Amino acid sequence: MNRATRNEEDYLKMLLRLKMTDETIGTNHLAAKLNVAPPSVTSMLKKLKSRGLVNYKKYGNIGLTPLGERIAISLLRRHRIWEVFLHKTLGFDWNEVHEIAEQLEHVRSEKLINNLEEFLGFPKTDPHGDPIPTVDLLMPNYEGHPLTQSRTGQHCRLVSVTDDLPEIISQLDAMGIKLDIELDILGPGAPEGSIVVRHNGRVNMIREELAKKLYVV
Amino acid sequence: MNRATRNEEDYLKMLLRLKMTDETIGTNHLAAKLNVAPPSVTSMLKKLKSRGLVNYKKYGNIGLTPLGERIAISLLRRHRIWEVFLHKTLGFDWNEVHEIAEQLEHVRSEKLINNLEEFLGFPKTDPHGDPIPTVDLLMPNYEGHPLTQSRTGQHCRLVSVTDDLPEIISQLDAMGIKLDIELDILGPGAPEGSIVVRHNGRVNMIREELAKKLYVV
DNA sequence: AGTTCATATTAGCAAAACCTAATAAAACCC
DNA sequence: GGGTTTTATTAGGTTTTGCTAATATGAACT
Repeated sequence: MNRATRNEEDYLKMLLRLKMTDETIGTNHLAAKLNVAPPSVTSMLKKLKSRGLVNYKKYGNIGLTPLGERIAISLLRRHRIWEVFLHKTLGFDWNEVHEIAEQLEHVRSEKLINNLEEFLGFPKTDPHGDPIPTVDLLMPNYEGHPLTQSRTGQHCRLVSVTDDLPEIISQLDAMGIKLDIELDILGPGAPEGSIVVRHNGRVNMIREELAKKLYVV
Repeated sequence: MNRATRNEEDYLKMLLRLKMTDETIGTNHLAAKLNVAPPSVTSMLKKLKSRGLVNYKKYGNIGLTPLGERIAISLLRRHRIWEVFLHKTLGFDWNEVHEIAEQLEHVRSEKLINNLEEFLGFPKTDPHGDPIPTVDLLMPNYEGHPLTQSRTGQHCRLVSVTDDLPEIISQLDAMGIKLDIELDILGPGAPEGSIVVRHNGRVNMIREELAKKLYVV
């Protein structure tokens, strides 16, 4: 029972991400997300199945086995701890941390990540407010609820952004939206599903796709 | 002119290491050091030559081009800065740092390594006393000279160990030898080339191979 | 100089990931 | 419910890096 390959790890992590955000998990979608052609996904899924890391049947549903999920959560843990390090200790901006953490998360050493976590003072969330899985690999719940579930007139505070891709984060930066800001929900907006919010006097329209990723309390 | 692959990088770094320690640079030797079969080395050398990173001719000498050397020095820089981080910041022992740094050194981000260097206070040497190449990739000289060049009766201080493989470091630990200890050179020892030294009242015999790697002043 | 020995290279093959083009299955739709 | 479209899979290659077994080269020794 060898350790998973770097690439295998990437597939597992993506499966977990899609599962958590309730996105469709299809071969093509997975391929697009991983910047890979669909047949590559099919063959990797076969391999992962033979290793007992995913549940999969031809033309059927795709899901992580408990073991596969453990590996994926472990990656998420490493990813987020490194992000905290990059942001807090080395002064990287919250939209720069993702790409580097993608590389750092594959470094194999339990002791490394645990010592780093301790050095950072056991942070609870990464720079985007996403919770850090504990050393026993329990997946913590997100605080709050997505912006899409808020009602007009409510006043809330942004606690996390469930995605750390630079293009997503840049959109938020462009609107002046950061963690912990206070928002007034003015109501639904023009393209179906959008939400109009006000913060610090500025009014912005947030597309549904993005709003789903903003968790508020 | 693409960036070098992780594997290409490993070959380049090993070539630099062998060159610096004046070890023979032959296909077989290189293969042994890299835990790889000799034919793999031959084909990699061809590839590196075609990329302009090594000078190489069939059955001939092997050497780095200036470009290849720059890449190798850059790796050495990253490796040693990470070693300082692991040792000083995360509390790893000096014989644990090498393996993890081998992985961390391949992470691609100029800013990462420069910010890390700054965070560490621009250290001059790694935990084994080896000098850290500067940001403009000049290879600094070692302080002092190898123990093999000391004469009987001299009193000196260990300033660096030009190798960080755990098996080498463990040998030193077993003899109670650390950086900055003071040594009395008692004279040549039993197997031709060995050197007998005393430190803190303990007397140890150091094989020639190891003595070449200990730099003293 | 010729033979032997160590060292290096070619030949041919394998495993991981990936690709494009062609096919099969499932989903949708009127 | 049969035809069309979307989605997924097979077929057949490619690249990178490695391997073993067989061969060629250079060095070393009498």
